[in-house]
Amino acid sequence: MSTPVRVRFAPSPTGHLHIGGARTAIYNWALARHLGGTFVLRIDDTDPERSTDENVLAILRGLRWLGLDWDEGPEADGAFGPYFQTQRADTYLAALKTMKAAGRAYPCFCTTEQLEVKRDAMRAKGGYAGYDRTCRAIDPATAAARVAAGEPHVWRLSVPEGRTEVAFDDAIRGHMSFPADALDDFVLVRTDGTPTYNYATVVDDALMEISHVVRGDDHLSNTPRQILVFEALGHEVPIFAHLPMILGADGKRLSKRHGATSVEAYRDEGYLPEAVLNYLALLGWSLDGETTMITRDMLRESFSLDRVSSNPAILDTDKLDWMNGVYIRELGVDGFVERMTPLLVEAGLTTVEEAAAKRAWMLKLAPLVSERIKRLDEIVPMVRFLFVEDLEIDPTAFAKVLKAGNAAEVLTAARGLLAAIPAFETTPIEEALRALPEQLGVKAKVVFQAVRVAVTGTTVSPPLFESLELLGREKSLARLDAAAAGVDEAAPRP
RNA sequence: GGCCCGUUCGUCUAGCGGUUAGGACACCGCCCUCUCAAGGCGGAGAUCACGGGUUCGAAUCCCGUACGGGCUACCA
Repeated sequence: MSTPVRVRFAPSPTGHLHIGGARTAIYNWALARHLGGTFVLRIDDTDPERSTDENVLAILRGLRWLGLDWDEGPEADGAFGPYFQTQRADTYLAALKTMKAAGRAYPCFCTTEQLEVKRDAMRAKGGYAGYDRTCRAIDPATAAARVAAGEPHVWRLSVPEGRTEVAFDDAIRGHMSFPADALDDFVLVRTDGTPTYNYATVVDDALMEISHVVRGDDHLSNTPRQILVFEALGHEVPIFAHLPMILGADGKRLSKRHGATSVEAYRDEGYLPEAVLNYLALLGWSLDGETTMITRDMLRESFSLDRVSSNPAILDTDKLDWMNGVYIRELGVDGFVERMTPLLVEAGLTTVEEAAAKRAWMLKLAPLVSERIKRLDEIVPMVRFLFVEDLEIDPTAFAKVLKAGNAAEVLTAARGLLAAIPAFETTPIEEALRALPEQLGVKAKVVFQAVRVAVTGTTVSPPLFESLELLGREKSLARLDAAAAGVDEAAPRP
């Protein structure tokens, strides 16, 4: 194949970059990079009602967050621009001239109401096979005169007479064939002169010399229509590849009901871009059926359309969570501190300056946390006890651990030992507390859980001895005192 | 209604005529262990949607049926 590889991702800015779109973008990007081609980003904003500039920006942000770079498009230039469909009105008009000259477009004067009546009638009778082509029968000279006179009209594609089928080979699903009589003389240009999606997208794909059209399954049925336009334009038909849909946990089309659907929502919930990219890449594509961890570079090296699955996939957040945890652990202490700091600042637990000053301390904290979370938004609740002045003890934990047995005695004894050790560090702390159970004749667990609740406020926390060191002697002792006192108050012993 | 697509453990998938149907997540058990995780080891889980063919042999090829989905707009 000698034609250069050019692929495009063409989102409609009617919303943010959602999961399905992101995967389409990833596959397009990966294909372009793998084949040494060009990745074009085009904004299909032909729907002025729902398209917004903010959405365009959000889409660009989302793509960049995933680490996908485009060679042509908004904020990237390119020789085939502009890359916003709303800026290409003259292009579509010019292409319409080509269509007319080829005898493949004609004006239609039917009103929306008339069309509805026809449709209803045909459906009632049985099969509906598209527009009945009334206006196609109008003598061209007459039609031209009516157009010149300013009569409202749309321009329709003229499906070639005698054509029996439109066929193509989909790179994912194989040979596709559609009977031509099921194809409509669909609208190319609306009454107001704006192009429809199926028309604009073909004009652009043709003019931008797109070699591979990789897009969602929902466009599969539109493809034969679009091929007819490519032909009418006298342009070579690109290779098509239709991706299966991504569904929600209930097997239904992904929507807001299924929780986060925009890529940026995942970012805000504490997912790492590497994890989202990895997960999405493998949702519908596989390297070998064994590999579960895959990087952007690996994708670039090995992506191919023939290993894209053809059946729809359900988004499984459990697996995404697991994968995110793996990437969090791969961050390393420095990387994790970098991720953690802004979240702590945002939560008001510290300041940028303070965090920088306590860098050694932060580096000690990092592995204790990174090992036990799946999402970054779990950090703040887990480490809050280290930052606050007044600790609130979880009532359930209090009732279960501190109210039971001789907690006050345990806490007081622990306090005494911890006050006496020379250096308030993990190892001596552990040595001191490990001696306690035997001294008091209780199980180790009783001691550790009592101290844990007193110091962290909950029964579940990062490792105890490390936590004590990080908290510091002063605060630790104060909390043990406070808890011991609280126990006496709440549960006076006979 | 018409046209088109899809159907392998709960989920994502491997498989492309001969396999004990493999892997991952989730689940269960054991080990490790100060809680929770992480990690290690092991287990359970798929009559390959169903029914017919073709073949010595079918998850793999063909045809039907069912179920799910898409398109059928002057939405994209």
